[in-house]
Amino acid sequence: MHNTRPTHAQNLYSIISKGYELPTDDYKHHQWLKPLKLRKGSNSENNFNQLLEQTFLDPSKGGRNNTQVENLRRHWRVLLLNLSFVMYQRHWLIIPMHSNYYSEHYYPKRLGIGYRPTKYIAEWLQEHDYVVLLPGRKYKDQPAKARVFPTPKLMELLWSYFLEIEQPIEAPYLIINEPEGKWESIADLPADHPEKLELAKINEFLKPHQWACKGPVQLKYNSNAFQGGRLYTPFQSLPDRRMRLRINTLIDGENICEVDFSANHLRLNLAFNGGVDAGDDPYTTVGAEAGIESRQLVKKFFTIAMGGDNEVGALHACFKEGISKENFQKLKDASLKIFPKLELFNCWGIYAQNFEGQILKNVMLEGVKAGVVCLPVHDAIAVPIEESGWACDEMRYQWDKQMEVSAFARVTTDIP
DNA sequence: TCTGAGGACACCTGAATAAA
DNA sequence: TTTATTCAGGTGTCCTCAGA
Repeated sequence: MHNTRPTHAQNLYSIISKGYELPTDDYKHHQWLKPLKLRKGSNSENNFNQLLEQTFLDPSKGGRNNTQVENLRRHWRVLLLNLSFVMYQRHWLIIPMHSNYYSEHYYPKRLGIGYRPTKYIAEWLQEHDYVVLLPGRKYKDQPAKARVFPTPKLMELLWSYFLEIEQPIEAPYLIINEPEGKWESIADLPADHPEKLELAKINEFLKPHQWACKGPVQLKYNSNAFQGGRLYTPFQSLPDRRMRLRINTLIDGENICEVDFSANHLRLNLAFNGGVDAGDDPYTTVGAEAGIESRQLVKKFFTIAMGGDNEVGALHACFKEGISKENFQKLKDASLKIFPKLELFNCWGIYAQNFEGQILKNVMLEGVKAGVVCLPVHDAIAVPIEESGWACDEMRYQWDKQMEVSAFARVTTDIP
């Protein structure tokens, strides 16, 4: 288990502990409690149990009897494992402070946690400066439950367990990203539904392998089971832009690389709408035509213009991102001059995500055949570094096959 | 039998928002 | 501007359970 090398764990901890700051407080950075476990046979199990007993359980158990202490111990375990997970993912951990949530929902029951002990622990941790606790509030259109994030004091105690923690790989692997009522349509899919079988195959293959933030790979549908969906796994939540954490993790003890589709949504849009190749670097080409040097700005324009469903909304969104009305017009004109068949302002983002999901799923299925561990990361695949050649070839092949074109796909490789 | 803890539930307050 | 609604957290009550 090279993943447990102290040097590797220390390396990851030093990345996240440098310049400690709280995560952004928005929905993208909120995470529900997960059914996490220390890996079977993990070396850290004893240390973790000792920490749990001495540092947290003993000082907090008060006058509880044996059964109640056991119950509190279970709560401590769930919360500490989840806090260790979110401190690397840089997500707030959601702790609903409402008794009805625990009596009415499936997930707290599955985790075996209740309102009073959970609330007690969250407040105890805050009182002892182990977490920052933000109270829940009903913000405009965006209610937020109470949430916590570890302080450096707690991170110092938990950092070494992160690589030993995993979410058991268990079904359901197909999830619908909509209100709870629609769950049934997925739960009722026949056992031989092709995507159910494919995801089961991928997850079965991944079970014996090791990687950071190990958990199931799920296909999340946007609205229904006939529209396709996106692949999700906890690994992809590891930060990699502001701090280069994800790329410095290992798969089965080996360094990894991430193979990305370049300018993917734009490329998919052109392939789908006109069978047109976007060229090697469409952002730079459009930027040059529009007289705008910043490739980043051009990329932002395309993200917004292909994501929204109307031009006025896109104009406002662009303005917020620092793209003036004048530059918006220039970029729009340049884009349509170079790519007359490009379709903007038509919610392409959702379709693109569905194509991406299908392509990455097919790459993963080929990975199963070839014995290569592939982890989906948005529009990229992470593989052990010695498989980068295989991954580049397979990703290009599956992209072209899905879009029914030849040699349109471009990939780039990111290494530690 | 008493006590502490906690599950379930009802009802409260408070803030934000929508409707009148 | 007022009132109603929604959705957070908070509190009190009733009940059960385990241990002293």
